[in-house]
Amino acid sequence: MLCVVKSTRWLSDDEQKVWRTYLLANQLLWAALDRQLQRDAGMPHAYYMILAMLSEAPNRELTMSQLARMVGSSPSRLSHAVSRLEQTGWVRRRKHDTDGRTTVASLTDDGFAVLAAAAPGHVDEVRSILFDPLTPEQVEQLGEIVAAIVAPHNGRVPHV
Amino acid sequence: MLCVVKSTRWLSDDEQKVWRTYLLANQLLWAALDRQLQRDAGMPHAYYMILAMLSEAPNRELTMSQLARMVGSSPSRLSHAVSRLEQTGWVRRRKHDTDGRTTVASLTDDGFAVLAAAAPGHVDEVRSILFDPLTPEQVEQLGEIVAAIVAPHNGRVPHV
DNA sequence: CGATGATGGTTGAGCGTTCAACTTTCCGCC
DNA sequence: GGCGGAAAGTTGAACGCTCAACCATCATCG
Repeated sequence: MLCVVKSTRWLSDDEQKVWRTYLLANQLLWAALDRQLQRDAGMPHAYYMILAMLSEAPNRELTMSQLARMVGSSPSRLSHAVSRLEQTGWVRRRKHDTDGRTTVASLTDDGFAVLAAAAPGHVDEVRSILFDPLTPEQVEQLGEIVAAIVAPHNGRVPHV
Repeated sequence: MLCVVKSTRWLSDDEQKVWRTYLLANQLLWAALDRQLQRDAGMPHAYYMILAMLSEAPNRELTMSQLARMVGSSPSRLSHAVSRLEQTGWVRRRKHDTDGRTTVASLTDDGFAVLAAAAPGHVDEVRSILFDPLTPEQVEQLGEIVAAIVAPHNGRVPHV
C-alpha cells in the first residue's frame, strides 16, 4: 500500500541558516528603504513604486489594472493608495475615454517633482545596502537566483 | 577644487534588472508565506516567528526585550503583537520575578499546538518557493550573499 | 538617602493593507 | 434587444505596524 501522507522534509541546518539570514537581510533592507523614503519623500516604498511606474509610462499615465499588475498589488490596495496620492496632489484620476469601467491614473507635475527629488537618495540606499556589499560575481549569482525563484510563477504576479 | 557634491551612481541595466526581479521574488515569497500562514494558522508571519522563538527558548518563555531582538521588531510592535496573542490564548504575560521592569512572555500549550500544526505547511511553503527552484550551489551562493548583506550591520538588528 | 539618567515596557493615534462585499460597465449570445 | 457573466474599480471594517509620548523600575553617584 502506498503511503499518501506527505511527510514534511524539514530544513537542514544549512538551509535553516540560509533562511534565517535571508529573513534578517530582508528586514535590514526594508527597514532602511522605508525609513529613507519616509524621511526624504514622506511615503512608503509601495507608493514610490507607483509614482515610478507612472513616470516611465507613456504620457505618464496608466490604467489602474495595468498599474496594479506592474507594482504587484491588489486592486483594492492600489485604489486606496491612489486615493491617498490624490489627496497629496501627486496623482490624478480620470475616466477612460472609451471604456467606461476603467479609470486611468496620471502623475502630476508635483508628483514627478517629488519622485525626481527622492530618486537619488533611494538609489544610493539600494546600492549601499544591496549592491555595495556584494562582489560583481555575487550580483550576477543573485540575478540568476531571483530569476530562478520567479520563473516557476511565470508571469503570475501575486496580489500582495 | 574638490567636488564635494556626491553625484548619484545610477543603477546599470543589469543592476536594475536584478533589483526589480529581487523585488518581484520577494513579493512572491511574502505573498505565499502570509497567505499560507493566514489560511492554516490564522496569523501573519511575524506572529509565527514570535511563537517559534518562544518554542525554542528554555521553558518556552522569554523577556519582551529578548523576544523583540530575536524577531527583529520594535518594542512597541512586539507589545501590540503579544497583546493580540494573549487574547487568542497562545501567549501569556507575567511579571519578572526579580526585575520589576521586565515582563516575560511564555508560550501556552494552545500556542504550542497551533505552532506545531502550522509548522509543516510553513516549511513546505518555504521549501517549494525558495529552495526547490535553486540548485545546491545556488543555495550556497545565496547563503554567502545574504551573509554579505547582513555583515555590515554587524549585530545591529533594525527595528522594523 | 535622593536626584538623575538609563532600561524595559505600554499606550493611543494615524496610516497602510487585507478581505469581503458591492457597483458599474462591457461583452457574448440566445 | 435583453440577459448572464466577466471585467474594472471602489468601499468599509478589521487588522497590523509606526511613531511619539508616556510610566515604572532599576542603577549610579554625589
